[in-house]
Order: sequence, then structure tokens, then C-alpha cells
Amino acid sequence: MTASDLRRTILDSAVAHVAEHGPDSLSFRRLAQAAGVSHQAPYHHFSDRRGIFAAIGAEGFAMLLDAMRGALDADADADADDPATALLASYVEFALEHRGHFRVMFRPDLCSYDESDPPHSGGQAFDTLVDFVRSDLGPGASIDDVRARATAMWSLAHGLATLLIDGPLEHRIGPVAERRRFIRAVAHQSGLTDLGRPVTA
Amino acid sequence: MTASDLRRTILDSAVAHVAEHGPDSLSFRRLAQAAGVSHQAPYHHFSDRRGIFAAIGAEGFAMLLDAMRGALDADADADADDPATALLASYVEFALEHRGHFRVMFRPDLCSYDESDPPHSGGQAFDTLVDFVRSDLGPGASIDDVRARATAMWSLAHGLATLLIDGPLEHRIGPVAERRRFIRAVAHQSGLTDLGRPVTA
DNA sequence: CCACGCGACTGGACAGTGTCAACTCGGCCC
DNA sequence: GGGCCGAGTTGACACTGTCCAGTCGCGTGG
Repeated sequence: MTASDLRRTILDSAVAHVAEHGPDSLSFRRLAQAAGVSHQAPYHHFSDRRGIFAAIGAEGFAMLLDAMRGALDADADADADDPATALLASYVEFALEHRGHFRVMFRPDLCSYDESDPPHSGGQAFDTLVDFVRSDLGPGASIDDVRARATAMWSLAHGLATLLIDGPLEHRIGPVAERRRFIRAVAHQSGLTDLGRPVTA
Repeated sequence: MTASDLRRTILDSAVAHVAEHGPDSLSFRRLAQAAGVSHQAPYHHFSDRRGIFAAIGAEGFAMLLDAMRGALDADADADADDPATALLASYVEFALEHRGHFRVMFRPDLCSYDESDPPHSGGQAFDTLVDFVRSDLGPGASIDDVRARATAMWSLAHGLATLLIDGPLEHRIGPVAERRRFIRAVAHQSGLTDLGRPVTA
């Protein structure tokens, strides 16, 4: 086991636990025990118990940013969604596939990311969305409309993701194919996926 | 102190703590100490630590149901929102005003409500939303459209609420008046507040 | 009147947890 | 070789949730 391999091992183990049981029951000591080291070894890689969650959150935001950019870049595909639908779906599907990360990312009591740290991937992800909305609405749109519409898109995706993961919706939608269709139906019903309606207040 | 007054005291204290510091740092023993009783007294009113969260969650869903029904009933007012906007806003404003409850309600690891218990207020709240969407879309709408649109409304409200409470949005919107306007601007940007766009797939 | 049960509550104990502190050990650079 | 530093160890401490056995007051049936 090379140096800082333990860090990766513990991180993966923590993510798996969070995905299955949630963050609260995660035990620092049990992680160490599972990795076969003493109960203090993780402290050389994470300052705190919260340090683990901070690492998971940062990793998760980086992955989310990748997923969103990938969704926007893949629009050349033949049977692709329109960009807005692709963006929304990428968010929700990322959350479903990486719920171990997602459950931590928006829990500031666990992983507090300070906004003063500009290159944070979470901010970049939101900027990606804002840029898309701005170019989608065209130059005539006011900054308030852009901001409100970007927030609406983020809210829709975020709400659907959390309701599917932790809420009472999950067991109502079946396998992956059905799930993909349901996500797109919800996005379509939201009125945020195309520009068929006026946007100025 | 009359009987089961301790229960109310502990519940209020717990809600206040959750609203300020989140659920995880809530200490059963500290609640008892703050109430001036022994560390075992709460066990006579709550089976578990999770029992407290279950009580908070159930209370919260009942309050949410009240708020949503109130929003739909108040449409006779002069300067009122349209019903869909009122419904969305009532959800978000409930979450902001009662974040101590809201933070617990959608955490099944803390407060698991089994769907087999039909009179649960959470199910009734969702049913209220579905009924509204059905009557809003009219009899021609398919059940899939109704389900998808209701989910979209719930997702938008839920996502905006959680992003405002726990996410990076809160400090960007100012006092209550501004906040009210922002919530409505976000709702308006979606196509969920009026019927100006086609709904069939 | 009195024993009885029972609900509300107390105190002690136990395992498990996060974290501080001191210590050991191997490799690396000057 | 001497010193340093990262990685890991053991030990201790306060705190937590929870199990268990009690104590106290009060209403009720004999």
C-alpha cells in the first residue's frame, strides 16, 4: 500500500457507507477498522470527521461539473435531448448514480465550502448553468430574468434529485429506462426546457 | 408542570436546535439537561432519539399540509397570486419559516414514515397538489401528464426551499420582501404557474 | 384503610464515538 | 551520523445513546 493509498481507501469506504446508510451513522473509527489500521490513522489524512465529508463534497462537485459540461457538449448527438433537458437530466442522473457524494454536497453542516474560495466546483457548476441560460434567452433578457430562470432550473433538478433519493418518490418509478423517461417528462412539464413562452415579467 | 408538558418542552427545544445547528449535533442528554430533568426522562415520551425526529417530522408535515390548503383557499383575495404561484410560494415560505421542522421532514434516516400509514400528512399534501394539477389541466390531461406536472411543481418548490435553507443561495437574497419577490420570479420563470403553454407531450 | 399497579422520573452502568496527547518507526536530506 | 518529518500506534478523556434497576406519587379496587 503506497502512501496516501489509505486516504483513497477510507474515502471510498465512506462514500459507500453514505450511499447506503446516510452520513450520520458514519463512524470514523469503523472506517479505520475496516481499512485495517488503528483508530487514529485517518487523522493523518483528514483533519476532522468533517474533513472526510469536505473531501467527499469537493469531489462530488467536481464530478457534477464534469457531468453538466458533458451534457452540454454532447448535443451534437443524433437522438439527443435539447440542451436544457440534457442539463437537467444530467444533474438528476448524477445524483442518482452518486448518491454517496450527493447526500453530502448540500449539507453545509457536514461539508462547509466557503464562497471565498473561488475555484470551487460548485460555483463553477452554477456559473455554467447561468451562462447557458443567458445564451439561451438571448441578449435581450434582463439579469434578473437570467438569475431567476437559472435558479428555477437548478431548483427543479435539485428538488427532483433529492425527492428521488431521500423522498417518497423513489419506489414509484421503476428501472433505469423508466426512470430516464420520467425525469424527462417532469422536465418537459416544467416549461424550462424550451423557449415557447415569454420570459419577461 | 402538567403531564406531558415535558414532551412539548423537549420538542420545542429540539426544533429550535435543529433550526440553528442542524439535526446531527442534537443531543438527547443535552435536551434533558436544558429542560432540567435527568438524562433518561425523555425516554418516557420518545422511544428513541429517532422518536424525537419522527415527532418533529409528523408535526412538520401536518403544518405543511395546513399551509398548502390555506394557500389554495385564500385565492379570493384581491391582490392574490394565481393558485399555482400561491401553492409554490406557500411551500417555500413554510420551509424558510419552519426550517427546524423542514430539515427533518425529508430525512428518512431520521424520521422514517411508512407509506403503509395512509393518513400521513405528507401523502395528503402530495395528494392536494395532484388534485390541484388535475383540476388545473382539465379532464383531457393524461394521468402521466398530471403525475409529471405535480412532480415538477413539488420538485421546483422543494429544490428552491432546500437550496435557500442549506445551499449557497440564501445570503444572496435579502430581507423578506425581496425574498418574496425572488420566489415568485423563480416560479414565474417556470411554465408551472399558468397555462400559457401546451402540456401534452 | 391499604396494598397494588402504573406512569413519570432518577441514578448507575456500559459500549461506542470523536478527539487530544505522547510515542515509535522508517526514510530522506543536509 | 544527526535531525526532521510523515505515517501510524497506543492510551486516555469527555460525551453520547441506551439498557437496567430502582424511587416517588397517585388513583383505584378489595
